[in-house]
Amino acid sequence: MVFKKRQDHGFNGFRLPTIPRAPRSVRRGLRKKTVEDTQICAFELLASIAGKLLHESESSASSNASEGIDLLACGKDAVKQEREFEDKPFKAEWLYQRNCGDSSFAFEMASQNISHKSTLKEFSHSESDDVLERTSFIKSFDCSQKTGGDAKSVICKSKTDSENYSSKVEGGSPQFGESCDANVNIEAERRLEVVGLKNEDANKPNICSSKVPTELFLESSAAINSDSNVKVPLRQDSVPNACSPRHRNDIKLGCRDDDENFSRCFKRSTKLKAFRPPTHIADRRIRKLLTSKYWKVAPKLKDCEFPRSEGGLKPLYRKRKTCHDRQNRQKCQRDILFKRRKLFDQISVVTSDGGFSSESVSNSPEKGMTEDKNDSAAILHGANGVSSSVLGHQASFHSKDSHVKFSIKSFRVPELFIEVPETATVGSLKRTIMEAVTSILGSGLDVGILLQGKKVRDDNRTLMQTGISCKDNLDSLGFMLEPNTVQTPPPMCSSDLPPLLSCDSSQLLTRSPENPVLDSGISDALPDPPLTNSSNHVDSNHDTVSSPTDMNDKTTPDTKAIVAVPAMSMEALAVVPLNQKTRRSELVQRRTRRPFSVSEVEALVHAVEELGTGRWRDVKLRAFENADHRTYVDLKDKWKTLVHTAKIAPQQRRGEPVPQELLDRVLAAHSYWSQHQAKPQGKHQAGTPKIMEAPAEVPVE
DNA sequence: CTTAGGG
DNA sequence: CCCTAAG
Repeated sequence: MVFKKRQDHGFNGFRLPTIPRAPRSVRRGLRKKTVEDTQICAFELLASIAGKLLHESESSASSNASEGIDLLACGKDAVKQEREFEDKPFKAEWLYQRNCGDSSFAFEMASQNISHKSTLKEFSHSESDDVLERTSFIKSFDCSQKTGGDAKSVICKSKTDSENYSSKVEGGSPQFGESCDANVNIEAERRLEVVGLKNEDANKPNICSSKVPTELFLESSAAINSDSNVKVPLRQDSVPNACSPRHRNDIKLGCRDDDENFSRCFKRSTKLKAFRPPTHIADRRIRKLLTSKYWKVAPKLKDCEFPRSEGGLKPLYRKRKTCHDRQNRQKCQRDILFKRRKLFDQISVVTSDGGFSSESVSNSPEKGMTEDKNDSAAILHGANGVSSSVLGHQASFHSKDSHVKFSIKSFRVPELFIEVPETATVGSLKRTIMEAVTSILGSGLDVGILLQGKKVRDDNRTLMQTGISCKDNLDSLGFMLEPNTVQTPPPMCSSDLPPLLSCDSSQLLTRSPENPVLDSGISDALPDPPLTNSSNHVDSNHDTVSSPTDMNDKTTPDTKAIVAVPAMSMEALAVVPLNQKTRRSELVQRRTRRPFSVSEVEALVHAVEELGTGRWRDVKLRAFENADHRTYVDLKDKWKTLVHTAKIAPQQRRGEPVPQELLDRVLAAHSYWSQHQAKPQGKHQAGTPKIMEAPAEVPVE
């Protein structure tokens, strides 16, 4: 072997490096800080300016309904809020979010017994934007059969109402785990007509306290249901004098003005970044919360911004358009689905994909166990055709020796987060839920098995080996439905797939995803004209994704005010977890761990030796082309750990030991490439030897 | 989509 | 492994 020494590089065997460049981290780090500071300053500046303007026009603000003034008023509250909570970063976070226009609620505040009455009030004020929105949290869609086939959707809570919400949740956090069966809170369906708001002057006394009696809500719903005029104004309480219905509208309009930077800050669709809280820490927290792995449901703000018509959403579908080959197709599909899920989140219906609460799988000894295929799918088409499906079935597992009998009474469909405008109809709510459910099922489900709380991952072990046997207490056994990552090829049934819920797990596993049914996260924001299809889930796919924007064009100012409130308030959802304690299971199934085998490491090392550490994609293509589950990020990560592993003492290493030889190569390559941050160069120099320290090294091109 | 890094 | 900011 030719051993050509390259003094200039200090490392032998690698191609000539070139164009070194500063580590990205460096490049990145340099400006990060400044940007942040700048933003914060900007915000503070805005705040102070706003404050001043405010004072100047304060007096007239309450009486003058001109847009300008109102606009100020609008901003004022926000500013004030910020100040009031300046010393309470944490709470401020929520305020910020609130200001962002989401429908997050102030339960944080409420739950903490905040004395700032006035603040709360103001808070509510700004909240007017959300008046028309309701967020419902469907803890579980209990499809249990024991309900007699009458599927029950459970809406545990309407979250928009701060106090209401907080109080209930607070007291009953545990109830989240329970099937909130009869607890159907239709608040989500409250139909708050603009008209109702407008009439508020008439019937509305001074209910300007910051508290919203529950009764009021109920009453409202009743009124609505009766289809009579909605006289009782909801939320008026939260509207200070200066905010008569009319004013409110004005305010909204004003705030919606895109040209007005100031108001812009308080627009719902504004990026969170625009609301950098006073402290970095706070900011950090927000992001943390929003991106908490436990709350995947929280949308990536980045993606949320301006959910303009379909446009804004499309990109997600476009993802992975360039799938390399067949092998990647699967992945593509998977990714798309994943994205869809995210999209879903952003739209309004969210499925907490993670571990679906396992269902009370009781192994009933008494229940006869029919031999396998007995699984019968009980498909329930509510009288109206939708609702939900019951998925009940019995399955029997066989072990060599004896049989273990299972009787799965029901599976529980994953948690759902549903958010619909208050103007949505019951029918649309149904559809929305239906879509959520079908999409979950459609995107593939897998069955998970839990034994004593732990997930049984090894599919190859026998029940006995796993510890599932007749004699054992099967109570500790649980089943759950979880997202199936292994997607089947392309979606085809572009038609709509019936809300079919097959119980046959095998079907669930292979069922191909349906079409972009997820498109319709937000059902009609406007009272759907043709209430006809309200119970027909089939056309749900065509429901308009009423984008806030296109609504503006064709609706009256009033409606506008309502519609303008984008249903994008997932941040609110991010809040829920706080109450739910450490809700263990991540909502999004983490990829199963796949330790790299020695051979994989070898391949990786080899590839890196040749390509360097900055071309993970190439590495992937070259060495892991066929390894669907290894993404370039994985490879990069692996390399990272390899380098680390190589540096630490052998005793500290864990997992499958990697041959020292490989580790040596890792270090060698690492040091080499770190010195020559270079990108590869086209043709290698003729005689460039390839390697040396390592004994055998057969370039496998 | 890729990279580079932090978590 | 995940998540993201950057590019």
